[in-house]
Amino acid sequence: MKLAEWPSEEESSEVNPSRPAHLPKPEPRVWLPPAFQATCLPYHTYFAVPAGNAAALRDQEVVLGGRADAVPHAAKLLAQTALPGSGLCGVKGQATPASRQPTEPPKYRRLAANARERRRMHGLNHAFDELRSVIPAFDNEKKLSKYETLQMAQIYIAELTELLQNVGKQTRDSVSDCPNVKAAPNVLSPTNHCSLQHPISASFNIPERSPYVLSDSVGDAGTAAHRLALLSPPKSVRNESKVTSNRSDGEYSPHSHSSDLEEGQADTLLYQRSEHLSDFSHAP
DNA sequence: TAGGCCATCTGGTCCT
DNA sequence: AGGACCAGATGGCCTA
Repeated sequence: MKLAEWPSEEESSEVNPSRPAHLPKPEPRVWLPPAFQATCLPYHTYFAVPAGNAAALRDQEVVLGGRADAVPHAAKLLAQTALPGSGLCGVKGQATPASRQPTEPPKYRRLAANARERRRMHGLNHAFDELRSVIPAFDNEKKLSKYETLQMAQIYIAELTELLQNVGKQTRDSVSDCPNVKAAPNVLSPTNHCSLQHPISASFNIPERSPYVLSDSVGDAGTAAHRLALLSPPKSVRNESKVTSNRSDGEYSPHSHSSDLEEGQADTLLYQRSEHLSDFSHAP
């Protein structure tokens, strides 16, 4: 998600905590961008496919981002009469396709549910991609896994939060240093000490994928890597209070494939990646 | 080759 | 009732 796409102050008034009490309870997700949606095709398009066109349609599935190779045998058989992955029109609030039959065979209902689930997961993956795009990372580095993406985002948010706090603090100090300068939000002038930066605007001005945003230019609280260590409880503590594992699928089982050593290696990997962020944070 | 990661299917549950 | 959400199962791809 691009920060620039966030709603303006006016647009986001629905989630303003100072809003009148008589208004409906704010929904924190109202400002979320529309979920990724695959192209919507008429219902019959998915279920009235001649068997001879199945191969071509599976090719289309690949083009559309699906993984026909990962479809189990049973699904492959069904795919000969249906088009999985292109996305059915079933988004909330969206009209049901006119061609839809009132009484659908259970098999079709299952296929439609599969398509919806697939589309939902595509939307989720799209969101992960957007999240990766705003997390500082090396271009030549291996793509962050979902688990790593979430962990890095957590670190990143913590960094930005602290940065905002420090900038706000500096702004207040600047006001006292420059009595003739009135606060001018949204005016960015990084070279002029007495020109105030709106904390929010200053942060939003950070270019995407900037490797420097973790730089704590106004503080000395330490590197991102150091803070990662602070964010992450000591391993001994994690082991003691472990309820969920570090596995990307969230699996926790006494019979888990991952040994303690392997989990430690995973921790090391994440730590090393965060150190990359720290290295960049000290770049000019 | 084992393990990690992922996409997909599937059935159950929750929600509107 | 139908769709969203969730978790388990399954199988493919990739890498050390």
